[in-house]
Amino acid sequence: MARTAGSHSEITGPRVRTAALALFAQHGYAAVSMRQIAREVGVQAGALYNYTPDKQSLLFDLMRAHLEDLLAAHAPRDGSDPMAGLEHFTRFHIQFHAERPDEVFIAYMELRNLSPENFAEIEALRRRYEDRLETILRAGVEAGVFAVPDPKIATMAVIAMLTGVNTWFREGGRLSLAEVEQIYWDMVRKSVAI
Amino acid sequence: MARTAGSHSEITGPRVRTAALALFAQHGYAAVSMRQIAREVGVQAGALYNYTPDKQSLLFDLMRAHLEDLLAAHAPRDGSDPMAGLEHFTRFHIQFHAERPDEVFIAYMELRNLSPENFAEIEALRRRYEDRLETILRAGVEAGVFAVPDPKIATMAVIAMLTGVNTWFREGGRLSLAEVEQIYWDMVRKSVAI
DNA sequence: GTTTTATTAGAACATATGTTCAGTTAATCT
DNA sequence: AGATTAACTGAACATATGTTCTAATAAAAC
Repeated sequence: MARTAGSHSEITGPRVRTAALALFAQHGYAAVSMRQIAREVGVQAGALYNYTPDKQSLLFDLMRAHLEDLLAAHAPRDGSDPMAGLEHFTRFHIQFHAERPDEVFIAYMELRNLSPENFAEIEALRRRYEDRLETILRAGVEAGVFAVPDPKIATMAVIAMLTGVNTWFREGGRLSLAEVEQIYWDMVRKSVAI
Repeated sequence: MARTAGSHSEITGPRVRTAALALFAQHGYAAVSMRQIAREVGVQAGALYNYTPDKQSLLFDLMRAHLEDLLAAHAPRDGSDPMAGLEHFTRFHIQFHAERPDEVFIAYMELRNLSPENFAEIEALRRRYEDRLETILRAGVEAGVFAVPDPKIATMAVIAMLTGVNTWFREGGRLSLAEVEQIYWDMVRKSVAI
């Protein structure tokens, strides 16, 4: 057998990425074989190489797409109101990450499986996102509405706290995402308050 | 050749665990082979099986030892002063985790490589630690010194924030650990304050 | 000094790995 | 309808994997 009925790169391509995403998130990049991904797609392992030059690129492309989505979705706003900016960042971060648990998981857990060049590119994208928050915090300090001795540290602290939601939040659990959002916003607000 | 000069289980045993810890932290459990660990120890792969029944147990034992150390090191104190208890927890957590970056990394990243039974045991230990913080927060709410609408969520938020220190803190960097400790304690205190 | 035990080497096993490639079939174009 | 291109199969390659086992050597016990 060879080309199968109904086969199309616009269908198989996304399915390869979807399968890789789910499998990498569940078992980890190193623990997933190309044959497992192929089986999930319903194709032989060799066929995957029509859609990625190698396994490493498959991981890298998923990460880069995720971080570029993140940066595009969080349009940085007019910086005249740091408190409003911080609230928007907080709620946006929680919502965006809650919608993409697999992507978030991979982007945090599989950094060490990237080649040095790929790692540098991913880190640069992540850094751009963190800078958005740092800018908000600095503006708030200058405006006298935040008491933050070290905006860099506060940035890392807030992001770690917010991203932590993904480790336990499940749709349909005790709390709705809106409730979670409110609780975290209260804590974030107070943690940087005067 | 066979038994080598100076070979001793009290020496080789710890070296196996040390090598496994470092390699798992650097490359990930699934990406590290028994032969790599053996090479690091200076022994053939087969010899490792005098010190572990299999690769999985090697990972599990490292995780369990870490979490048992954690629970033993954090002696829960008299709960009459929630504010003091929270400050102690915060400073303890940062210090203890800063001293063991590899153990912490593994305990968070390699959970999915545990068998279901092993996973349950590790999760139970982690839960016991989280309960210590939750108890402090609940006591503070009852005493009227903390404003925390949901102690469970606040527990997760604080722990995520504190553990996040390990992702960026490096000895000899811009800030000393004591300074970092102070900054985080200020943020934690404010985030649960009235 | 001899026997027993502890510790290791080294080979072997069956299976899995990422990747390549020639051949084959389906879809598309002329 | 015929020619061309896109998509895939199935086999193959060299190498790596976790684990087991026998034989050999060092340390400990007697």
